[in-house]
Amino acid sequence: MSFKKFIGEANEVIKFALEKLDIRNESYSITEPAKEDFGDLSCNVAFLLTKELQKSPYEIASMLVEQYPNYSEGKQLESGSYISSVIAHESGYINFKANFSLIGKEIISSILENDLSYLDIGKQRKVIVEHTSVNPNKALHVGHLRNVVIGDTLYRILKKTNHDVTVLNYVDDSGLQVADILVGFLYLKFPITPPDKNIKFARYCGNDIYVKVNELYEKDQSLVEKRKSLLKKLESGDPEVSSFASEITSKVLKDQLATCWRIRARYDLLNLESHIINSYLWKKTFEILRDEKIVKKETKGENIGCWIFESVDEGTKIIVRSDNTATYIAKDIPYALLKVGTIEDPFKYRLFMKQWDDTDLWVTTIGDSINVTHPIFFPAEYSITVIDSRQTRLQKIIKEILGKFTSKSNKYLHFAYGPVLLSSRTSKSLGINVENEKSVQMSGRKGIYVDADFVLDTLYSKAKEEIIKRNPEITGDDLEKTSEEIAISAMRYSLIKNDLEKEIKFDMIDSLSLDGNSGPYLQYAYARCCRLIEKSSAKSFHGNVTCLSNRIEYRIIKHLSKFAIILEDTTKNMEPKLIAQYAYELATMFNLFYEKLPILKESNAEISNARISLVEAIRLILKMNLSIVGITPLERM
RNA sequence: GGGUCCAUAGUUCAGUUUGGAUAGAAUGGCUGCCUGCGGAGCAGUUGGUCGAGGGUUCAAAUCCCCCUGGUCCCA
Repeated sequence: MSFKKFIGEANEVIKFALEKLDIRNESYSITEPAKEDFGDLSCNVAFLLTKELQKSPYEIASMLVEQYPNYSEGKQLESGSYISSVIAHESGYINFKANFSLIGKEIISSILENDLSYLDIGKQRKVIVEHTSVNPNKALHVGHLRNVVIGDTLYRILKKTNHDVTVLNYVDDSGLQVADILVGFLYLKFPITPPDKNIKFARYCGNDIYVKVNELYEKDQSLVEKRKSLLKKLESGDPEVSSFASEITSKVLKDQLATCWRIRARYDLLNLESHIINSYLWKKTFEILRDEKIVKKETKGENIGCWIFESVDEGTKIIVRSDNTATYIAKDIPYALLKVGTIEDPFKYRLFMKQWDDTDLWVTTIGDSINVTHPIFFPAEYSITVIDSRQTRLQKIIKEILGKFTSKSNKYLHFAYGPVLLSSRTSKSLGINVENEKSVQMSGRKGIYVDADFVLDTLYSKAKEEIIKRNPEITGDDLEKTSEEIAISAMRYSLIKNDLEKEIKFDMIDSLSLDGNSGPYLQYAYARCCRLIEKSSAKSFHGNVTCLSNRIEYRIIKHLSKFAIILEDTTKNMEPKLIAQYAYELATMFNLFYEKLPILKESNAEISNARISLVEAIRLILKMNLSIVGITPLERM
């Protein structure tokens, strides 16, 4: 959109001046200045030439700026220039001011006419995003929620920018953690229905059984043996154990999905790990690994009898244990091969469920199922796996092994994000001993975590209270839905607004804030826009904002004109925080505008109409931003 | 012991990739602004030797070296 053209023109001016003075330099940069007093764009080229020209930055900047009148005369731009002035600043910077009446006219009408051509970044490239992938033996905690929200936000960004996205959720239904739950049901005789009917099955498994079983392992070695034998049966597909396990894991999975759907995540396909084993995908992969000597059998030392992989950088990694069970990483290898298309898709598929957004969720199936038409899931041009940074080493190894099969291993990307820790305050409130105000790692095994639904429920109640306080006419279904949307927005926004690589210290009390730089703040600005539009008599928006001259309005026009650039940065760098920050700034600017300048009450009809057009443009861009980060815009709250 | 990432206001964080003008938000504390387009807002104020030291540079929170403290992964 327009701001890009403005930058382009500034660049031409610099190039023109350099050429005229016969100076060569291509390493300069044009950026936005630190303060708006300096202008709208700044160029540092003068600093870079001080040595060569033996002059001060200011002298050089002045020389270059003197060429500007020649440039603009020679040009005689038909549509006018995006630049209104160029000044050599005493600091040495060359500062450009924008021609807001031209930029404003272009950007506002393009937004109001719903020109979305800037969205086509992906050109329908196929991308796989795998996220969530929580072991089906527990309910989601806030750490898992970060994974879900990051994954779903990446999906939304890619989808919106015209990528062909497939979302996968990997279900490890045959690993150790499932065996743990089976031990609880089969040997410790936990009842199959939770004693407390208000407790979700997933929470019952994770909170009561999983924790208890792990406690008992330390006291009772025979239980450990029982787990081992259950794991073998799970992997070899023992009918009785497998079908019981599948009954348990699918119940847990449905509870987990309910939480994911609650925060508006959605998936295309569930990949069951047991199917990777039973479809012989793993067996085939292993044979290649063995025959190509990518893995070798250890004949001595502590890993005797194990099949191991020697990584160049990461040392030795066991792939198959001496008792022939595959490690967690082993099953990721065929999965990775499948994603980038190095191995043929052996699966059949069946429809698992319709989702909240009315899309289909599929699940792999094997054996005698009938053929149904289903979407093509594999392979993709790029495969993104969302897993926290503690797994970086394992992901590196998988990528390294993948590199032995195909040159496409560079299309296999690990999206590493920082884990969620519990603040000392929150840890203490859970009855955990905390030393030195440190934050605490969550652990499902030890029962140290904050349940995702619990946080959402608490946010929901708080939001409801606030609505009742301010807007008593919202009642019934509306009240419930609105409260839920506010809860979701607070949660989602707080999980993506900062750098994703950094760990989050989750604090229950802080996280309940609905003020300041938060999701509800964005929703509030949106609701205000809606009310203005609703109350205005304007049926259509002429988009002619040339009569606006206030600094606040210029700032908004400038910000709107930058949206395409921000979206491109967000997409190419996969940094959702950029768009979150953009939306926050837009909302802030709008709130200031709303506070300082009359819109509906403006007596000059032309100005009033222009301001309403501006509000409508803000509303549309805010709505776009919100949908990208998974927040529902609310007309009232 | 090997590797990794991190350290900015009382607190939670932007800014570091690509060095640049007076280091920004939010929150907390204090103080103003609703018969007014919705106060989940706006404005003001308080609060920072950018972990320590050295180097490169006209210019360092940002790049390099070293130290301290911590995180995670591996052994």
